[in-house]
Formats: sequence, C-alpha cells, structure tokens
Amino acid sequence: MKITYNDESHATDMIETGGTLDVDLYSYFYGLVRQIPRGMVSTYGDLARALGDIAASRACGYMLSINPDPEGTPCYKVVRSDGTVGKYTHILGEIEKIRRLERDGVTVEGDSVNNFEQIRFKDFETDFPLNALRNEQERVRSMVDLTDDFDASRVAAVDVSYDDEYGYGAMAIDDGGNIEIRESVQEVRFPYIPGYLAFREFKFIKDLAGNFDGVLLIDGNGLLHPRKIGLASYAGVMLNIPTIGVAKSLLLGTVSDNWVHMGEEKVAYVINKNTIVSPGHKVSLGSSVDLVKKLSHGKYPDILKVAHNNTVRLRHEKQKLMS
DNA sequence: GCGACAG
DNA sequence: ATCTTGTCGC
Ligand SMILES: [Mg+2]
Repeated sequence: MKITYNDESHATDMIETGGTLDVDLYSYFYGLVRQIPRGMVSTYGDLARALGDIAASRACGYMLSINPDPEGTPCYKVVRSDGTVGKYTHILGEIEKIRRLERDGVTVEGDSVNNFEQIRFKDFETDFPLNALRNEQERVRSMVDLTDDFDASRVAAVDVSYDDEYGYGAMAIDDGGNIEIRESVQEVRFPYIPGYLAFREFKFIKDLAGNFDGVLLIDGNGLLHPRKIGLASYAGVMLNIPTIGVAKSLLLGTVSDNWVHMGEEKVAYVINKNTIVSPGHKVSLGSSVDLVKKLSHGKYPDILKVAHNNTVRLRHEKQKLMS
C-alpha cells in the first residue's frame, strides 16, 4: 500500500501538522483484480477480505462499476459469492460478462459459474490495506477527548457530494446570522466503506476547516462507530478542533428512549429519524445533544442543509462545465 | 426472503 | 453517496 503523508513528519506529529493519510484504494483494488488468473474467478467478498475487511464488499462492486480500463483490469472475473455471475456494465450487460468468462474457459450454466469452488482464486498477494487503516483509527481514537472545550458562538458545518471521479466539499460558517461558504473540489480515490468514511472525506474537512475555531458539525458519526472513531472524531483530533457528528441514519447500536447504546455505553442521541447526534472531539455527548437540539428545532440542522445544498450546487456547476 | 452498514 | 456489479444474518 502506498501511504503518503503531506509532509515529512512522523505520524505522531500529524496533529500539529495536519498531515493526511491519503490511500489510493482504487489502484490497489484494481491490482488485486489483475491477479486473478485466466480461467479463474473471484468474488466481491473475497476481494474485500483481500483489502482487509468484508465490509468493503459493496465498495468492490462499486469500484468495478467505474473500472477505467476493462481490457487491462478484468472485472468480468468477479462474481457473486453464491456463484451467480452478477452484473456487468456493458451494452450487452451480463451476456458480455459470460462471453468473456467462456473465452477464458469458464463455463456458465443458467446464471451460475460451473465448478465455482474449484476455480475460485484465493491466493491474493496483499498486505490488507484496510488493516493498516484500522490501526490508524485506533491510534487516533486514543487521542479523542470528549471533555467540553469549545466556543459555540461560531458554528459551522461540512458535507461532501460526489461523482465517480471527484468530491465536492462545502463548509457553511454561521458567524451570527451571516453565512460564509467555503468550497473544496478534489479527486477521490477511496470508496465509501462503512466504518472507513474518514479515509474518503477527511481530506475535504482538512482543506475546509483547517483553521476554524468554533464548533464544527460533520455529516456523519463521531463516537457512534464500530471502533468509536467516526469521521467527526477523527477530524476533530487531526485538526484539534471541537466537532460533533450529525448522521442521517443509524450506522449501528440499539436505541432506547432516543439514546443510542453500544453495549452498555451511551454513544449517541436520536433527535429524529434523520438526525442522530454523536460527540466528535472536545464536546461531551450531553453538550453535543444540547447544542444540536438548539440548532435543529427538532429537524435536521439548517447549517448542515446549507452546506449540503452547496455541495450539490458545486457538483452540478462542474458537470455543466464538462458537458 | 428481507433488512442491514454513516456517506 | 448516486441512478448504485454485495454479502451476511435474522
Ligand atoms: Mg454527506
């Protein structure tokens, strides 16, 4: 895996420097797909495991769907875990996928591959890049501090929308009635994987909120995360700013009396079915709930909506420019 | 067979 | 997240 920092500093200096982990998972994944020998197949799940986490299975399907080089990177060799052929982006659809498989000597009966288990390639050469990213999350999690240390006189929100190549980030800063918009458009080489959102979106937050000093609302979770280090907490630690996660759906956990629990621990609060609050960094769970309740009037907070609308506007402007 | 797993 | 090639467990 190619892990690059945006400076020469040691990892533990990343808080001071704002250094960013920038993993090109697309290229790594296409490299795995190219390892599948002629006459063999793999599955979305096996490729996800070769990346380091079965949670990436759907992301594998997504990355194949945007495969820029169908001749060099044989996405037709990737089938479903039950042996059925699955989808293929082509005028002929899965007919073309079957044609390419049979050209390799893989026979298909009905919509399933024959001798599936025998031709299922599993010997990927990989160093499981997602394992390293989980380690990075553990490292940052140890620096999360949910003690109140914020100034709520300035509140801002960030969000990002996407096309297949770029992310369109926007930050809305409420400076007491006046709203300032900042924008950041960047290439994206990391897919959405549940539990790994930070490795797709953090670079936008870093670019937009690098020297912000109020409370930052982030579209996603903080403490409410499989490893207790969602995007909002990750960004808060990396940028050393107070953050709160506001998600539009529940990632995990059990809800009772509007409180979200992971095991015995209270990790988030459900304001409504589209507004789930969890602390990010430098803000306690209770203060996060109080502040977002005050901003939201029981609905999804306006400032987040403004940020989101601007990401959509940006994307449409860019796409209009391209056409 | 249906729902889940931020975006 | 967008017009979206999954997989697992209940
Ligand atoms: Mg978003």
